[in-house]
Amino acid sequence: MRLSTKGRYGVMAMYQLALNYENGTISIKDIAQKMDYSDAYLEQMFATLKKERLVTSHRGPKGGYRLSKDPDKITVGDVIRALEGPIEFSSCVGGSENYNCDKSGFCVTKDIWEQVNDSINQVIDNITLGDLLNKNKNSKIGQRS
Amino acid sequence: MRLSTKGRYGVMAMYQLALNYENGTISIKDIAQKMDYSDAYLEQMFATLKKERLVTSHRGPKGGYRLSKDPDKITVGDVIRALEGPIEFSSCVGGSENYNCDKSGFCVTKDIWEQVNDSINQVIDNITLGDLLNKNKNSKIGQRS
DNA sequence: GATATTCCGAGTGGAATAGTAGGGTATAGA
DNA sequence: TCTATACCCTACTATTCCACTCGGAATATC
Repeated sequence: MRLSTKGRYGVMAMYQLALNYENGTISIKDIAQKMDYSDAYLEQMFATLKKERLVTSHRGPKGGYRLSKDPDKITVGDVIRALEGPIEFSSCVGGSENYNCDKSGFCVTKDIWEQVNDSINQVIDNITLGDLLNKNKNSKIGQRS
Repeated sequence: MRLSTKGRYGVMAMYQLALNYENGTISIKDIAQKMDYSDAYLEQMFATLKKERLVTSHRGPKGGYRLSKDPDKITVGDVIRALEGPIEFSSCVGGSENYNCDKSGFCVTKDIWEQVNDSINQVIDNITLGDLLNKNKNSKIGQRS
């Protein structure tokens, strides 16, 4: 019961884009370098992020990616769900395919999974990339380098 | 990012034990029958549940399992963590092994994962097996069969 | 001592994860 | 127009994890 690397690195990568939001595009190679991570794999993730319209791209030299909208308008939840699909703590509740258990009508546990889903979504939908930027700014006060 | 079958079926199985709490032990075969599930696999789970002292066992004919304490004293969180390990939405935060990312000191996302962990735990730690019993009782009012 | 049950460890097929690899396409700048 | 730089796309692969299954030993009841 865990986020895969996609969600984890996806949020980090989107944060890099947020840092660069005012400056225009940034290339995958640069992001990969900053994150110290495989650019080929990041590339795949960005294909998805683009499909979900969270980023825009520009080809050729000086090309790269950019957030499609203001960092304050993109939540961590948007990023995670784009890369990992809808949150479903238990496979029987919450998702897209939502396989239908024949006992769901009177299942005593169904409610629990729904509550967990809601609580996860509530957390990740209330943190924007802009929030992360602010946090970073604040935490730098009184810090070296 | 999902509970495995262990957590899902574990809670259901423990609920069966809760239903039977006043009557003494119940065998894995019976539980498997009621849940319409593989008894060999349930067996494995019960080994873990016993190791974590959530159930007690008795061998031989008329043997079986029983909750180690009152249904009100066992939370869904106890069961899930026993079977799946500690809740860690992201692998870098919250767990036992807790692999140490070299950037964790100033990682902007670490906080998010901690918040998610907390919110999940809060939900599952506030629902006891006793609660599930009560819910079932109430939902039976006005219901056929 | 026959039978029902828990206990224990090993094995296995399939799916998902976490990538690699390699070629194609657009475009900025010389 | 050429070339280097970037995105774009599809396929492949090694490893790990999941969801079991199986066989047999230990133990308790009648």
